[in-house]
Amino acid sequence: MATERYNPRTSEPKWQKAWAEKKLFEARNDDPKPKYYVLEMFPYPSGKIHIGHTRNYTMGDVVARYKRAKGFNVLHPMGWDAFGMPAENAAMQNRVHPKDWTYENIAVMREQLKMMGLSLDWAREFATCDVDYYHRQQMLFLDFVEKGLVTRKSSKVNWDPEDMTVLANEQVIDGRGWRSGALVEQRELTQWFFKITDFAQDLLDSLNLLEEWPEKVKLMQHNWIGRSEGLLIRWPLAKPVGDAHELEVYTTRPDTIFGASFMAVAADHPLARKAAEENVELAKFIEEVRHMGTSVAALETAEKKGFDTGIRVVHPFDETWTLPVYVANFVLMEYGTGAIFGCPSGDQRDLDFANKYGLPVIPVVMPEDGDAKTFQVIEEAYVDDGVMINSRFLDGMKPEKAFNEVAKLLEAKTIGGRPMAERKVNFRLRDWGISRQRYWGCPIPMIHCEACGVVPVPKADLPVKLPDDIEFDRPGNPLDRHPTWRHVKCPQCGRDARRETDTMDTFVDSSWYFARFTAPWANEPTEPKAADEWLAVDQYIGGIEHAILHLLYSRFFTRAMRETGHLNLAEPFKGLFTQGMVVHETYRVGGPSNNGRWLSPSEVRLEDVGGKRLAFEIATGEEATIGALEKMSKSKKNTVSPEEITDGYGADTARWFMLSDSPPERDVEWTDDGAAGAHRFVQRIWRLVQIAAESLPGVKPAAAKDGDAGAVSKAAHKILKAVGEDIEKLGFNRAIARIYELANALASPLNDVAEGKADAALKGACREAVEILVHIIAPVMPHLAEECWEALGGTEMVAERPWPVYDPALVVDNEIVLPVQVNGKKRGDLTIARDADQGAVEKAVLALDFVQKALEGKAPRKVIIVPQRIVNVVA
RNA sequence: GCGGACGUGGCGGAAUUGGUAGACGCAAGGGACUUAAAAUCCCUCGAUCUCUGAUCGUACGGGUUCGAUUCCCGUCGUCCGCACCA
Repeated sequence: MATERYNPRTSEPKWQKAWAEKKLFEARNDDPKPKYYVLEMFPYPSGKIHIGHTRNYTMGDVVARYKRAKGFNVLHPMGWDAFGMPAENAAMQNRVHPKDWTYENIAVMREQLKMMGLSLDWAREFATCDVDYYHRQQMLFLDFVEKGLVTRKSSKVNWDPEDMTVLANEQVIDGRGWRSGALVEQRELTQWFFKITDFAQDLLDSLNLLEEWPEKVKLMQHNWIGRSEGLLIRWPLAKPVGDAHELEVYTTRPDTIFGASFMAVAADHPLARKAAEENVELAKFIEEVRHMGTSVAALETAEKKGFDTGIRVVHPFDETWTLPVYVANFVLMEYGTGAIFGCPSGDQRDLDFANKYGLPVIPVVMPEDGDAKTFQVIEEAYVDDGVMINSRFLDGMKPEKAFNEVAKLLEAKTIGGRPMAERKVNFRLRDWGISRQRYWGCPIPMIHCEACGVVPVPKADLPVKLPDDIEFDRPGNPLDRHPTWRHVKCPQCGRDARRETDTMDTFVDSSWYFARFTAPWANEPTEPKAADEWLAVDQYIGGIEHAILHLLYSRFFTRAMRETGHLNLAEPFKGLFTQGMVVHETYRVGGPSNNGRWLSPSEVRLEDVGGKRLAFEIATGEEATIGALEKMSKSKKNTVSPEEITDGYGADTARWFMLSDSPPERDVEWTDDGAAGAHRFVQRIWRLVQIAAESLPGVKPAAAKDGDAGAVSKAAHKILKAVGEDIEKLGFNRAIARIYELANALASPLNDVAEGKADAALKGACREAVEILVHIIAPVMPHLAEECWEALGGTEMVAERPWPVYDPALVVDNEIVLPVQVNGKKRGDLTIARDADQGAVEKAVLALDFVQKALEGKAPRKVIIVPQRIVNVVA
């Protein structure tokens, strides 16, 4: 018998070519079948495909192939998130143009993806740096401007004085720029913003509608939007400061108003600035606060500091009670009104501040069983629920009632013609600043004219193209220094004017690409009909690191595109799945300390010495320390490239291994043993199919009901059902376990067939089971499935065949094995007809030897029968 | 600090609504085939014991239940997100 090994190196390219020639994966917008849109987060073309990408795309591909076989019109596109800093860094370091660098990377990575055998619709491919794409993005921008969804305002940003660019908060490490190492300054810059806060409430409320999103992601977005209900209180100033007569404060705890002992304002608060004009020491303090880093580390270590401005406010409920106003370094101008009232007894930070500056501490809430006369707050603030004390007319109320009482009374009072308090909902969410002082991004299509102000580029003049002749010899934005590009005539008055040289944040590019895929050829940003038909994305798959930014921005963009008529829905992603990473052990010689040298897996030999796994450097023989499982990274050299695997075992093995064992939402450890095991299974399937092909030629597949043949058919149909259900739930590891079971179940019957010991029924059942096996491995191992199907004499390709249908009669057994417990412990089994009624089951159970023995002749106290599940006899 | 998730063999992990704990894979050990190796096939594989059987066992301690990996309370541990948010 020929037992030729399956050779992925020749088979895989052959089938990839065959699929492409038949255009099997190109979705048509006019296909009448029900639609299914599956999408994986598109990659940044950094140079090479990472193994983590391939796990992500394989998951999407399994879903795409399965849904296609189930009769859906599947859209499964791919593109490139191609603008961004790394291209400019490469340009500065290697004197290569960002455009060339990016498109070369795309070419390499496209080939890598094709080698994975992904069923992608390459006809719809685009890169966000294609002029075609960013042209439409500029159209969207102008539409957003027209609808009032864009604003230009001044805000505080992290400014790197060496690279001369704005940095995101994440790019500021210990107060220094992550690239330059220069001390980051806080600068006030005028920037373009998308008004995402206009949608804050809707973005929050709609989270509840996203039933197929992980709770974790919804919770993260919920916290990020950060809604709070409070009261805006206007405190009268004891004496006017300039033309200011009041201090506006936002609080969520107006109930504690009688515990107030000071006011604190941000360093940038107008009142602080005003007071600093006549106070040199205060001005110095404000300057110091401004230069304080905004990084997490800086904030954690920063001491709570304040400076008394000398200004005093009057308590809203007591004209004789005045409170000092401090400038404090922990009050943020960006949140609320940039001013707070401090209630030391109810807030730990306020208490620390009060203790430091000798301010009064008045407890206003105590536990319900406390004693108002003796209850004190000294070192620890009381933040729990309870009952009001020392609060005059609020005493005895619950804080919630006191809140409403204070609100009611202050709403009725007036100050400067306005109510003294207003109920206000506040959000933590900030508007989205999209200006970047970069070259490699989408130009913002606006023009600055001295006479007309800021003027949009007329749509007819779009696209505003990036100039190709550009110098990267200096840091900063090269567009700003370009000799001609920025000079333009004002579209309104025709005089000399200046282009906006900032480009858009690259998160803008990825906020609508999923909509563009529905009609990437359209002249408008979308074809609304196509967008509405394809969207929402039925299954979106990507990393958890995008839980907030990308996913929130996309939700905003979809709403903004609805307002501007480009599509008609609010939520872009119906189902969201966040997959885990691919991790690998690390190896290091020279000790685990920082001066050790990292080794890549290919430089290491692993040995089992006395039951202990040890690693040795191949070149030197030196023992290496085996380190923790970590995300694959270049710095730790624990990477495995997709080529290493496809060159050796082939794409199917890599796909199979990455989805087996670990649940998809969890990290998977890449091990050589695991990959070898997956490849063994590839060969095992191939052997099974070869046996079937040789010994069952022309045999008609037929399910059997009884005997050995029936057992084969039942196993095949049960597993067929289970695999389909598992894929629907993205339980790839469970689906794979079921497929192993089917292969195990087929081994012995197929041997009987090969040895000529099988009757017609068993032959038919085996033939059918093998055909089912080939179809259910196809989503994960598509090339192997095609090769197997061809060997079995199939004429069309598996990729164009429907998913097999299981026979419901075969997935239930006529006889079932019921576990029998005595007093909750399993003592044996009862085999009985599936449809036996409760009386018959009870009778049969009580007749069992071990039950009789346990009962010792007495009647059972109770017999619990859970139909089709279990029997428990209580003695 | 606030919020959330999780904790099952040597390892990755299974286990409908509370109903046989450990499916499936990896590793390990033993055997068959072979001159030998690879490949393949078969067997064992949670712990303990008085071993054809029994007891214990899903981080730990309690509770609810005929029955708990699953539900409740507490403790410990790990991971993640947010964080001067007023």
